[in-house]
Amino acid sequence: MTNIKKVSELAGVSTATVSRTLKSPDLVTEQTREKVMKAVRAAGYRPNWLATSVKTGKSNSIVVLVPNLVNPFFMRIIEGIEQAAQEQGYSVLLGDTQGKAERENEYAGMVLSNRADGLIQLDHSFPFSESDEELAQSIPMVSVCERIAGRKYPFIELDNYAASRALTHHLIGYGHQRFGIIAGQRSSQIHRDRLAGIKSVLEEEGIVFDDAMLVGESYAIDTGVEGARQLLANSKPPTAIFCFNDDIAIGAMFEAKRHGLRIPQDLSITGFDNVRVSAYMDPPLTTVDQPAYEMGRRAVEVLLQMIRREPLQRTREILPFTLLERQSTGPAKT
Amino acid sequence: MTNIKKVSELAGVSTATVSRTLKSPDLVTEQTREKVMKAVRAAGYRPNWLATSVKTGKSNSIVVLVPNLVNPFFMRIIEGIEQAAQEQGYSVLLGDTQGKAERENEYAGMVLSNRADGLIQLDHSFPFSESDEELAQSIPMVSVCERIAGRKYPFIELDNYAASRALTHHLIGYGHQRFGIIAGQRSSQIHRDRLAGIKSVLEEEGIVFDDAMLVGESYAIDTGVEGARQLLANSKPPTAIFCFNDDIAIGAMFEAKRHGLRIPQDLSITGFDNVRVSAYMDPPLTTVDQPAYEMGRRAVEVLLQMIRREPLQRTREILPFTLLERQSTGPAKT
DNA sequence: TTGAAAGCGGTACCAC
DNA sequence: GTGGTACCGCTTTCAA
Repeated sequence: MTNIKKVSELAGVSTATVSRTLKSPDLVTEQTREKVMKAVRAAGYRPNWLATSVKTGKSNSIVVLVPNLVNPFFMRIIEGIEQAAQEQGYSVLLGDTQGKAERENEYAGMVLSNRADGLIQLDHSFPFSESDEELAQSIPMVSVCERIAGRKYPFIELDNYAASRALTHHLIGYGHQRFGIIAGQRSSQIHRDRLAGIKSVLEEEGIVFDDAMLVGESYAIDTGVEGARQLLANSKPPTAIFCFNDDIAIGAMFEAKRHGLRIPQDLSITGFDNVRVSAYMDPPLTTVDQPAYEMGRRAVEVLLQMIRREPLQRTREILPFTLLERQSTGPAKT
Repeated sequence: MTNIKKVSELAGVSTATVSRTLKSPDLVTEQTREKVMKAVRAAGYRPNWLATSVKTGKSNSIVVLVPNLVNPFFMRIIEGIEQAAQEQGYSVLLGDTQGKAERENEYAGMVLSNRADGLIQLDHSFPFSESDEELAQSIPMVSVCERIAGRKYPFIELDNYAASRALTHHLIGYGHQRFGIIAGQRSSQIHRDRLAGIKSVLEEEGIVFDDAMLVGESYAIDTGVEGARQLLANSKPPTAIFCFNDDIAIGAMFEAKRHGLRIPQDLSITGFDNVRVSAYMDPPLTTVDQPAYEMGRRAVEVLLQMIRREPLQRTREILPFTLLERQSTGPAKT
């Protein structure tokens, strides 16, 4: 391991000067700089990042807590996070929690032990263990997509309520009256917002929603398959199904076709998120586009402000959605 | 920031004892241990991970270089990596390179500056910059799926050659004679192996492959769309198309349908990777399953052996594939 | 402008 | 078993 001392000897200067040359070259004469840089190159010297970090007390890393890596929507967010972090000189520690509190605790603990400077949570839970509760108070943390239940951390999310209303209006415009919903995680704010959005429109239109038509509780393709099976087994099956993400919709579409239903002639299906493949489904999926990449970037901006103790303009950002009307929705069968 | 000194004072012992209690509790009397632990809890003490790392010279982190986060196949590998790393007390630094040498250099440099102990490369390029070439010699690095061109780092990959042969036999068994190929990255070993596998069987069967029927050069849905368009524009279009990953196949299937072709009656299409959605396509995609998760786990095992300077049993692992015959392939149209 | 030296927060060796 | 302390590699006063 070639260290600063070796370089300083090689250059015939003090370690302080080497450090300066590398950090603030303008504090050093042209000649010394050249001398030092030559030695640096000759020795193949790279400053030990760990040592720098202990000294400065900053790790320049952030932890991202994600419940599930395989969800392409999350990946898009993480892509945004990674990009923005990289631009700011931060690196990203990946924390795949599988939704388990234990793993959340462990990853969240990294911020407590100076391994990371802040935390981005993609799930809705408070990731610290009870025993860390107090310490966590002052930790920079933001959540994206979701909100951390009952806490006042900043969050960046979509206007799920409005988006759901738009989807509902879209379907009602096609004459639908009987709806089914296949939900993901039920305990989150997202779930409540989306459900409320749908119900609010139905109510305004005088349509009653049968709670038996709400099924599903995970954001997986299988949930879509199983959910569709349940909904279609009903004596009065829905003519339109809201799926709370695109994966669920893909599963639902698959199952509906297996039942011999044509989409959208016999059944309309909507997704949520606009993952890449959704446009290439047969038929292409009507869905809500979330600016996932941007959300990730924005989360980093907010987090870094917290880390730098700069004041936040606002602590909650509700981003606009885009309704993508594709071919998985159409006129209700009469 | 509460540090070891504060705890030692609180417990009325030396910092050495606090350190011992936390690291190797059995070197300390029951009473001291309790005293110390009480102080630790009272102070809400977490050892500074950075300090520990400078001292020990080990960061317990590994960097994963991935060309593209949105590819679900890569994510599955990373999931395996993350899991295995976590179990071994390592954390994962995510390096989304976008295939850019510059970003690869930067992330690879993390190992040189003690920010990480090793490197897993999912792409086929040598990630270090020329100037780091020498230093890189002794760096623990493995590649998964791909091989680092012209280097002798250990790698874990699928038997791409055999898998392609199996796919080809499968299609020939259906009576196909005219084939198209939509490739991903052309410069990689994967590409060469898959192409060679296909060609070897064709040759054995006395079928000539027209090189004009090889199109595409990126692993994206759009490549599939565009590739299919090109192939189908041919005066003698293929009756079967090999796609070098599932995303390409999804695009190709989409485009083929747009041309009014039925799959598999008019055109057979095969994918590669077996990403989750591929089973839910219409029709479900015939593809090659890669044990992505396992490959990720295995990569970590090998990497940690290198980091610990344990001897490697073997430096190359070729994993077995599984051919999944689904409904996107069928008898050739006569 | 440069160097000496005191830390940053731990760990581990050496005495006792 | 426990404490004193040198030291990991770097940064940053403070003086010169």
